[in-house]
Amino acid sequence: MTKQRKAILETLKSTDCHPTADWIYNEVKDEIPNISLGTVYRNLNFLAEQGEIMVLDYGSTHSRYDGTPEQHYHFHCQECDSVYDIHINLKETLNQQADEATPFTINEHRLEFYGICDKCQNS
Amino acid sequence: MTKQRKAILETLKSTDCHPTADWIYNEVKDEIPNISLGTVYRNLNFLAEQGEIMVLDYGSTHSRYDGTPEQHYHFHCQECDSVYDIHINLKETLNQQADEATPFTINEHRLEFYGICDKCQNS
DNA sequence: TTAACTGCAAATGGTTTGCTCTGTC
DNA sequence: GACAGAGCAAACCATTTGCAGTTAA
Repeated sequence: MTKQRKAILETLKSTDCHPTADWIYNEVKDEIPNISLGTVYRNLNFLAEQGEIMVLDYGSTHSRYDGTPEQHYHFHCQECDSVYDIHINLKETLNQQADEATPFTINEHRLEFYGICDKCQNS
Repeated sequence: MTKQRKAILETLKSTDCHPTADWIYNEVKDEIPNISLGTVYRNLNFLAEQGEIMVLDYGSTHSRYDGTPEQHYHFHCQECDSVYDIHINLKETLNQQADEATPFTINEHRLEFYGICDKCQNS
């Protein structure tokens, strides 16, 4: 656990804005000015493999990262591009329904919601 | 509707393998040898905007395309990388649950399942 | 010590785009 | 004749990678 990896993880854990690698890079640069973007990517990938963070790479050119590895879903505002957490428990239900409808063994699923957030609706 | 666009759409509609742009390009090249990859991409994007096809760009470097625009989900085999359709109707249920759990207006969602397909289990 | 990791910069590669040419109405 | 669309090749750009130097254990 180098200071770079630690700073990246802490930066990600201390925000709820589901940032891109570039955003994290700029944040961490305040603390470690000569850190490189390659290091940020390498560590994000490492941490994701370890299950400490989540990668949100659904249908966009930029991946976003989430420091909360526990099961939850995401909502993307189609107006302001913000990403919010959604805590509803569907894991078993969904996997079971897919299991029953197919001859496959379902291990997991990925689910994202899209719409307009409350802030954008009121403006 | 040029012959290129027609060939691309027909190629996509006549397969259930959820191909990549490159696969479609190679298929269509049999019929129109000097078609370019740029044309394939331009037409796939156009057709997706028109709602005639679906783009599957979930967490992978390659996008895949689906010629069936009707609502359905997908299963990705983690072993052989195949993609299969899953027909279960969850649309209203899921959107409603997310609606109730948040202050947001839910318009749509994207859901993908992962696991091992029947062929890979038996080999 | 040494295996893992960093910084830097160049490479990667799927996708997009600019430009010119062509086919269609 | 105008205009949407094609072909070609170059550009894009987020991400990855090779390498030489550095650091944590």
